[in-house]
Amino acid sequence: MDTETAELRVLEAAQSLFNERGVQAVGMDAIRTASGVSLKRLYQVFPSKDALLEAVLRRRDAEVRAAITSYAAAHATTPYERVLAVFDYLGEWFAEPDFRGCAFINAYGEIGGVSAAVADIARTHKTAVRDHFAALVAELGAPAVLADQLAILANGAMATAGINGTPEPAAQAKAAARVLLDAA
Amino acid sequence: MDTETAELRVLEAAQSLFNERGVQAVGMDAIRTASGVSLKRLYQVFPSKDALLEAVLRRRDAEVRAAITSYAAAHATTPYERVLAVFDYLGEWFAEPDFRGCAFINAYGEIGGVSAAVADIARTHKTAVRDHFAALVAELGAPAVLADQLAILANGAMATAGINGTPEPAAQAKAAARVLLDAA
DNA sequence: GCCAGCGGAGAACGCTCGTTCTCCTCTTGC
DNA sequence: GCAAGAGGAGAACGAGCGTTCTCCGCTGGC
Repeated sequence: MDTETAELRVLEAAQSLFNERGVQAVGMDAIRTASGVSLKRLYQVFPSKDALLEAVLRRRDAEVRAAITSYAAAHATTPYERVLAVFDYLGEWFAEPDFRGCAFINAYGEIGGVSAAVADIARTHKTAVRDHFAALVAELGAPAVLADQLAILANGAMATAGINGTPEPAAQAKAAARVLLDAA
Repeated sequence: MDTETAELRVLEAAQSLFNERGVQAVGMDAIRTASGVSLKRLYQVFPSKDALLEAVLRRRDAEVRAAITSYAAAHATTPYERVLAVFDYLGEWFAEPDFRGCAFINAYGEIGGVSAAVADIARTHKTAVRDHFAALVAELGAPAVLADQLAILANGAMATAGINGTPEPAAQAKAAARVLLDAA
């Protein structure tokens, strides 16, 4: 196995385990077992568990940004539709069987108080999502605060869907977003 | 020190430390030091750290429910105003210097995947907040889904304010709530 | 065929944590 | 004044974790 696939397998295994059980409840041994990558290799690629967590979060950040953009490109044309498409994307995500909330909200809650790096990555990600909305809101000529409100709806849908274990908040938030869009 | 005040001091110390650093990063020794209650007493009152965490969350649940109700009673009279008062309460909370997000969202992210009890308490709390909105929405004769949407706004404001470290999401969510109320 | 070096399995190490135990002090009832 | 018991301080214990090390087998160049 070359270094590249080892890194990928570790990132995927860690992401899955962190999502399922949280960060601190997952030992490096569990990541080694799930990834099939030896501890030696693992520490060659990621010098510490903290570094691995940061890499997982940065990768997830890029993944979510790309997914939002490409989902909108595939399902919507106007800025109005592209805003709503974000909530459709959330709905598909929430329905996945292993969905357990947003990785950044969860990581911030668990580690953000103790690791400035994790808090920064979470803030950066949430700012990026807000900015995605902001670009669409600007295209619509609506006031900028609408972008913040759409981001709040999205974050609220993630938190609510995670805790309640149902995908419905996506549709409810989408309906609310439509009301806000129509009022602006 | 009698048992009652020992219990109270432990609960307050644990709540503060859990909020600041997360649950798993706080040792029982830190709680003992912060509370001034000996480990022996501590384990007499709470048989395990898990039990202590559950007690902290249940107490916080009651505290938040009472605060929402009494804040609304003090600052609002109509159901419409009482809905918006929840977001004013959030704004005051977010501005507190040690605010670091919602205890239930954070605890769910950290422990919810591994402890059904914690996940249950978080779900119960969020359901209670939704039901608070639902009662007001029913008084207004608005469709029930509005209560879910208001709860999503509140949860989103908490998550966003925690991660970004600013209280503004409360006002932004309040403005969004007003739009939803007026549209219903 | 042989050896140098790379990689894997997993033991080892040092630390922290949850929980319990020990020992000492102080109070209290007589 | 004294025995008895409760309570506090902190050591002790066992488990688990992040990280490193050891040892062994395999591979590839000559």
